[in-house]
Amino acid sequence: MGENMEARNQAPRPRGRPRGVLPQQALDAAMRMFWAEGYDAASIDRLCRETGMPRASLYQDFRGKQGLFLAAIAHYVETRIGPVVAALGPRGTLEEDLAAFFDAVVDLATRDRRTPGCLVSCVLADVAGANDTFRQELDRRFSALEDAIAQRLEHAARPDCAPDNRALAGMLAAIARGIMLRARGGASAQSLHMIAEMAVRSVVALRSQG
Amino acid sequence: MGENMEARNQAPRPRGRPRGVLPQQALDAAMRMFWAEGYDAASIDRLCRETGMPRASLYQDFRGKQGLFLAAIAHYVETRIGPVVAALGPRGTLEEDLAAFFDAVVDLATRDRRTPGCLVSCVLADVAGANDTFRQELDRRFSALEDAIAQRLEHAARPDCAPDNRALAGMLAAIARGIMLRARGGASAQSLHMIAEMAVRSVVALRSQG
DNA sequence: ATAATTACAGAATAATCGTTCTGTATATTG
DNA sequence: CAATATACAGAACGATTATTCTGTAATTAT
Repeated sequence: MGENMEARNQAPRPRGRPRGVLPQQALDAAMRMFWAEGYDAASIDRLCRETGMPRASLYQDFRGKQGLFLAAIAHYVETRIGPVVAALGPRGTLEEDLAAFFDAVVDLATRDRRTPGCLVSCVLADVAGANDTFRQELDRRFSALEDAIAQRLEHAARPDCAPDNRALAGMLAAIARGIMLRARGGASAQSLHMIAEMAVRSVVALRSQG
Repeated sequence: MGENMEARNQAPRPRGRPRGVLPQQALDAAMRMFWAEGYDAASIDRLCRETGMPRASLYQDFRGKQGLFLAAIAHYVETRIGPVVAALGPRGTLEEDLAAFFDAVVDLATRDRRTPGCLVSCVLADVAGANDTFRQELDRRFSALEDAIAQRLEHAARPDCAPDNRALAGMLAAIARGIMLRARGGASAQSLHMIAEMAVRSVVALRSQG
């Protein structure tokens, strides 16, 4: 009948009472809260209030605080780290792409004064000390960034004098994280840009001699 | 009288019941606990048990958890960061001293498997998000390291081609912190040494061209 | 209509948090 | 000895924690 036609291209409405807040919407607010305050300081009560998500639904969707945190980190990596990694290109020269990458890092760390630094480097790193699940998550996220940088370096490989790309990627990732940390203490975007610029110059210098 | 003579060179024994544990002894255990678990996860109850310090004395000496944490950080900087900064010398060439510095960083971050990373970079950085006292403390500690590195660079200044020492010091400090963070995820000392070596090579390369 | 199903608001729970308080133990002073 | 002073063990406190449970609201299916 007619009902079939209008439902053709839409997901069929689910059975029971419709949700007030979709998990995806709540995730961004939860992410910002963990980011600003840390894992322990962000209580379930306030997370529910801030996200507009009822406690029951939160436990239904994320199984608890730990699950919500991990989901918030995944959301953070997708929406915030993704663009930073994307800046690596390859689009322009290696120098240009690295400059764009570090600009994105500085911007992410200082854009919003309520969320200085990086959710992974400043918050996940803390709880990774006591919780092995979190430690493994931290390791995976760190490795992923290093892989992306190493891949970009490989793409610009110079057959004559190639510094160890793996180690160089590790160093550049370390600088990015150091910048995130420094922002947590309230450093200005300007001072961080100077560090970023020096990092790019380092790569150029390393590659120009061997 | 006779009592005067025997008390001449000793601190006169204080009036009441003598202490079981000196604050200084407790501090090292408290530091390790914060370092391993983070600020919130280390509860007063367990801090008392682990340090052997009674709750009353802890509040007498440190005024509460926040005071104990700040004291633990000061103790950490003195006993753990101090030697790392001392490795900067100047003792040998800049290259040698920087290599020694980064070796000390890697060693500190990986020496004890129970306390990976850095108390300042991994723990203080987290709580700095929600607490302004902690944020200022983080900023001060970060600045202090940058000052020390900048001073060492200044000492090796080359009049012909000197890269901006302030920015270079910021970059080297960022690498050191990035190494600490990476250790928190469980990275091996070996992989961190490769990053450290690349950092030293960067400085050499930067200075050899301008 | 009724049944079935999902979401929600909020109470209930049990544990733990940081902090303060109470009484007792251990010391010096007179 | 008694008086005084400090440290300590542990109870007490109120607040907050993460999680579970209970009853009700809102929707689709029949």
